[in-house]
Amino acid sequence: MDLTRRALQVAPELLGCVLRVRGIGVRIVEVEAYEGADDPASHAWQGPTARNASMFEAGGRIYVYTLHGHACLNVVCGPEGVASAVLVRAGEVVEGIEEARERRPGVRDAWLARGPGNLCRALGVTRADDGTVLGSGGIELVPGAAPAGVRAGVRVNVSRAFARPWRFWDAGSASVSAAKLHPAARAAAPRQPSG
DNA sequence: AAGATGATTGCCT
DNA sequence: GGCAATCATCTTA
Repeated sequence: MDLTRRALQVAPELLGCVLRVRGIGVRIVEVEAYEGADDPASHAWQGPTARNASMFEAGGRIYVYTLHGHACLNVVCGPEGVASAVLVRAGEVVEGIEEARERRPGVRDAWLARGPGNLCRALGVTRADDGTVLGSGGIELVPGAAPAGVRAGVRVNVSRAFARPWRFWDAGSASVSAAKLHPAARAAAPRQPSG
């Protein structure tokens, strides 16, 4: 897969692929695209900072940031110098499920990697993994068949640019996260159809 | 050095 | 559906 294309194009193709981190693999079932200067909802909207530097690298690395104490993982896209990334929001554990269960005690299997913060916790990904090149450091992306039913909708919990349907998910998966809207988005689209 | 913010989560009603 | 916990990062002084 060519990861130097823009995130919006890569995002739906990531569904069905397997993301493997140090022996634990998840089949990706939910993603969101984030671009750079043209995307007010993106971390890179206002230019490079110490945190988002990985978003400006060439496609093929990962960008890991922390929010509210949780780590979130993105697949960096686009050519070097252009900010573009796909947030991996949820997956189904297909490999190393015993270890994933230990990291997420009391959670049913389908929910082990449901939600971007939970997915990183199940995989053991932290901010220390930021900037890792896929295929190194025990982290790799394995191509897989696209799901039969791919749906698109607005991104979850973003406070700006909430009209863009840049979220993609496998309609047939029980591991897709809850799609909560930011209050500003709810005010603008009170009759937003659910997924 | 201190205050505001948020691509979240989980518990509450 | 509402909201509080929680903390790295960024802004302002």
